Amino acid sequence: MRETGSDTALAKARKATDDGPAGRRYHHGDLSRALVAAGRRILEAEGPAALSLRAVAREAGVSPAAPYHHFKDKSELLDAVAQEGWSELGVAIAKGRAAAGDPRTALTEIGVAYVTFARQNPALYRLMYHAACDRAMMPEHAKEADSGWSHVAEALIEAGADPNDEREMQLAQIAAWCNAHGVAEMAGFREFEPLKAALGGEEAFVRAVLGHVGIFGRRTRPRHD
Amino acid sequence: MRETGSDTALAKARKATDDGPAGRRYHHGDLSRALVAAGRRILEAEGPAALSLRAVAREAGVSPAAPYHHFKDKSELLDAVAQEGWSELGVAIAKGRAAAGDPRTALTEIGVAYVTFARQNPALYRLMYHAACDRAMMPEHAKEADSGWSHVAEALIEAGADPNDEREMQLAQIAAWCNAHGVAEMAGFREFEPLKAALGGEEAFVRAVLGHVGIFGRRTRPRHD
DNA sequence: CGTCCAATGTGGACGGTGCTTAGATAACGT
DNA sequence: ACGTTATCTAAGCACCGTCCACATTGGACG
Repeated sequence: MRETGSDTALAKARKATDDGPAGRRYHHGDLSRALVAAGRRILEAEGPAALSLRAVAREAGVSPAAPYHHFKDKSELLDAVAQEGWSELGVAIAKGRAAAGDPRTALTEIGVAYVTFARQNPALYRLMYHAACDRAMMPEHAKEADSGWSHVAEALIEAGADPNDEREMQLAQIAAWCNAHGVAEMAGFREFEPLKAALGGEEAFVRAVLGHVGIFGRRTRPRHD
Repeated sequence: MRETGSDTALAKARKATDDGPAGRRYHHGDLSRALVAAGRRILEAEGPAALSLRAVAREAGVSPAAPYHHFKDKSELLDAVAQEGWSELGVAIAKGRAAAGDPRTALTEIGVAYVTFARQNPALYRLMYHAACDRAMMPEHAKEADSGWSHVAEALIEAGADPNDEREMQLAQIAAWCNAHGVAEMAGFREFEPLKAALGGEEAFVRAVLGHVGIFGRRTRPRHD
């Protein structure tokens, strides 16, 4: 159940695509994916308030009870949408890090990539964070290798942090993440518009705010007392 | 309407208090306040999911439609609860700042007070922040004198920031706020439990994370290039 | 190839929700 | 004392999340 990547599911999906748009069959073929996609479309287009299970089912062209064969809960569907978001955030962070030639600026670029993603997908980001906070845990995806979290660790080491000092490493990671999250959620406040304009746009603003924090900016190595 | 502090309202409230608990009268006397208080009780006791308008009305011993004579919307009621929270946060920050003898540590203490409040009232803090983000604005209370926001500014100046450099002042304020917010929302993650324990409790953990950020900690003056 | 089964989808129902409208009640000013 | 106005109730609408019994289907297996 919900092995959305299995061969049979793919075969079904292919069949479904072969039908004309009016060719509604009883079985959808790949409802799981379709529901997640529909949820995300609604989230972006109509906001989180409109993101009801029934609306998602409607958008997928299916009865309101159908989703319960693929997700135990509404929240489980939302979790799936959130996971997609975290996965994309990881990609964005990796790109940001790769784009920084100098390892010293890698952390800054990671922070900018993080905030940029959040600002470009505000509703999705909120959902992502909401899901993580509700279970008081980092999102599953953040723990995997090649996730945003591990990119931060690697960038810290490349920038000169001592990989053996586990405590400092963790603190630096957490501090960086906390700060990026804070900026991501507050960068949209209208009160900051004049400052953004004065600095030459939102990205410059984000860089300036992040740069005010020791971990980002050019003074990268954590201070040991 | 909704001049909850007026003399007449107080008089009504007094009368209402005179009745025995069973003395339900047609007019409540001070419904606005009672609704906000009920909302907060429900929020703390049963979580945000249980915070429905009808539940609030029930808790206040009134019909489901009654709140609409005092608040245009459910969200307006929630805003009132949130404002109460912001006001208390301001007090907590003022206390934290006052508790710091040395002006150099004032900013740290403000940050700790902020995060402590958020961690002690997690549901309320979420609601507060949600309300602010929804309108993409700082909460009303944050703009008043003696608010948390102005305390940060004053503490920055006392710690040596140049009050004439408006841009740097703003950036430092924003950076401090973003970071405190980030820590406030992520300090509860279970993944950090071992680190918290190793550092000797949550407050020590919060201080350590905040201390990893240039603005907090001992190196308080913003660097000018 | 036929048959059965498990997976998947439907329709309908239940209680709960935000919100509106019409009408009852009480407090206040004149 | 009386009418005005603020406040509260009752009833109802549309929508929501969720569950149930039942219909339909595709695939496994004989």
